[in-house]
Amino acid sequence: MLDPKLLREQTALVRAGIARKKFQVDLDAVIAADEVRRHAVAEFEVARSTQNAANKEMAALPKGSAEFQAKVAEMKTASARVKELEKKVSEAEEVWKQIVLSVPNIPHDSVPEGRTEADNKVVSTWGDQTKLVSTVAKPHWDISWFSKAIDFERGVKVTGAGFPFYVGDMARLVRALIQFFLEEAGSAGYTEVHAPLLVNAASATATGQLPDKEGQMYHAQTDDFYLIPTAEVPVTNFFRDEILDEGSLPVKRVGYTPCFRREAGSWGAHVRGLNRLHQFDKVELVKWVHPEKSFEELESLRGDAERLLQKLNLPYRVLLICAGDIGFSHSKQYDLEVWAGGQKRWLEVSSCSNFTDFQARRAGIRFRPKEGKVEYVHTLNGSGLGLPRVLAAILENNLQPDGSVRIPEALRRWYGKETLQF
RNA sequence: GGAGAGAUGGCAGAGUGGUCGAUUGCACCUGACUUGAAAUCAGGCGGUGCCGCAAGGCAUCCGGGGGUUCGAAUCCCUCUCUCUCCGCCA
Repeated sequence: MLDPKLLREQTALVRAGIARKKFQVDLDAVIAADEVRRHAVAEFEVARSTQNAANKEMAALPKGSAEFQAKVAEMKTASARVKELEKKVSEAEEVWKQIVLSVPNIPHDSVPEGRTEADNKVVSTWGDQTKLVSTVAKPHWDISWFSKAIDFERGVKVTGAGFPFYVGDMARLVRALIQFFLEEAGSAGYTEVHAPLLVNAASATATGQLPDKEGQMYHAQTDDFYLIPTAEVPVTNFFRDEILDEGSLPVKRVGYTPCFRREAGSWGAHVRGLNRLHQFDKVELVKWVHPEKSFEELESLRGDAERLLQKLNLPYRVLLICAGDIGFSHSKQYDLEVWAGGQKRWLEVSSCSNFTDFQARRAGIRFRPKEGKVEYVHTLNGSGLGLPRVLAAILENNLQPDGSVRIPEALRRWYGKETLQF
């Protein structure tokens, strides 16, 4: 949610930002609803104030007196009017709330113009593909033993499409990746949290999954819980409706969770193998920071994610997402894409974003400065990293002529061997 | 799942229809005393919204929602959560 003051006092700026994002929002309707709301509030408060004063007088009168009885009769009409005005206020606030939630966050000045993903800017590329990618590279699903290591068919039997089993050393490799990501984040100052995998509607609303992206989440209807599409949801909600100490900022947390996404309608080309799943593992980095620091914190967050790919020796590039392709709640966003040498495609493995105060406002996460009023924190998050596509890149890029896969040095401590083969 | 108790400010804990945003204690901040500190004393100390350049004023908030009443922290209904006991269980 945008700051209502910004909305009404710097309307032109907001309008320009929304235009850059290519969103269609009737800002005039938002402003009008705000005005109706404020007018209703003012009217109600005057009536209420009068009623309060009269009630104070009545308290001083003897209960049974004729004077008292007369006042009661008189106040009945005033009371009815207060109730009526109060109803008007809550209606006006409801209308305004609904409409203001449709206004997206505005993009930061450093975000490039653009309409689609084709307009995203490549800001850097790491790793020499000719050196780091195997000469016998092939798509991971074409590796001879692939279906033994990652069993999609039995996953279909047990659950449905997109819920594979990882078997034997492949399961071990998954666990090694999780360990590696968590340990690296720990060294970078993130406190590990092990979070709930189901959340209530209030949490899903605070981080922005509800009401718009409802169809993307699995819903446990008996208890009205949602399966998390990312650890961002429970981890960010940890501090929902709380006021943090300024001295504790920045707060940095890391969480590993499975993620569940219905991915309704997005199946089609390029989603074979590990490229898109209904259940996948991800390690997520979340930061709550001082508003003045959030854009530098975004750079360091991106650095924390990049370092993982470097240590795994996987070529990647960094995209600065253009205004038209950036998310609804985001102010600025970088994507990290790993090079999958077999598919010869870039695969997104991380998205690092600054939400500024947009998400904090929705979630009610604030801090108390040493002086002055309570303020909203800025929230950021980034994957560090999503597992399946990293796994795909490792399998494809490190495939050996003998059909085995060399495991990156950084993972051997937890994987325990040098190669993977079935 | 069954029975009972409860939810009040950062924490503890009063308050059962009017002068209660709420006694008090702790914590915290400021000042006095002190070489400094402790102790003591005095004062201050919540969020949100609206109006205002500001000082400030008004409104609102006692778990959430609804109701009764001229008036609700206080009475009624409902939901959620917590605790205790019993049952079941990884």
